[in-house]
Amino acid sequence: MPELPEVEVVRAGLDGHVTGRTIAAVAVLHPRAIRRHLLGPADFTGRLAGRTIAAAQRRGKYLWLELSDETNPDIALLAHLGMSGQLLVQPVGAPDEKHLRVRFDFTDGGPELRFVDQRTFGGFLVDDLVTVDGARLPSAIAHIGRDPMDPDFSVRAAVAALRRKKTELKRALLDQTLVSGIGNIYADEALWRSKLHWTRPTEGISLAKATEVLAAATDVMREALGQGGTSFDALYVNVNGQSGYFDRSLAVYGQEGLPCGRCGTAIRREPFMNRSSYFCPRCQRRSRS
DNA sequence: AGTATCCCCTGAGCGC
DNA sequence: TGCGCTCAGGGGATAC
Repeated sequence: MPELPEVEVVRAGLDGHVTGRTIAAVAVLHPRAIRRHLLGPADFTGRLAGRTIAAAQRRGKYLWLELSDETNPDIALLAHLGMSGQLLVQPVGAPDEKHLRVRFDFTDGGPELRFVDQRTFGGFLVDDLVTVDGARLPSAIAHIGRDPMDPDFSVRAAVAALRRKKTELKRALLDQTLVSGIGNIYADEALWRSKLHWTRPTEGISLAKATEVLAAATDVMREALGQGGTSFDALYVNVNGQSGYFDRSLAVYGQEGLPCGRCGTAIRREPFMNRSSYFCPRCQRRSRS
């Protein structure tokens, strides 16, 4: 489940269900799920067995479990859900899901953690923790910018970085090095709220407008989190397999042909990077160039 | 160096 | 029924 609110729902679920527990064994059922762990499956499982989960953390759409050990330095099990990844807490012995990729068993014999991923874009790696700009995070995501839910997120810095870009506004919003956590849904929602067209050049955008669109992204993601995230189908669920409800509150995403909630004009869809951009053609005028 | 395109996958839904 | 096409909450690797 892709964007920040959905990943945060999963992180919170993991914190409640696996923090404090010790990993007994890990079974990698599909090698693609750990393709980013370059030392391979034996190293992956070997480094996890016997480790205790100290905390569940998140930055943007990445989440990780901090793993403590009496003798070794702390490491992290870094995860990305890709387009279709789920982390599920399941009773031992529950039937395997069709797309079960990795299983984590615990020494307490309690519910196991399962990674289920239809499209296999998601996956794990075991990584060292490093300090970047005062934050402790896995080295593989040192390039990922702070997200708007981070207490140390700087609106000023994010606005400045956005205005330095020479690209379309939506591309900048999706750039995870700039501000992390925003994906296709919340980018479109933020653009609608701030009445900006997705192709608007970042070059020349005013300080006020840049600030407004980032504030809108923050607001919409916070609201979505309050509803348990956005789910159109069973692919996007929390660790207990339950869906969020924010899809009912979407203003433009997936709303092609339906009336804009502000002006009544039919919402339009345009191709964008092998997917889509949804917007109101009246509220969000294309800037002339 | 910064930006843009191409892929990695599986499955659902649609028109023919 | 089945085929072929489009589409899907992402991002790394490569090409410009």
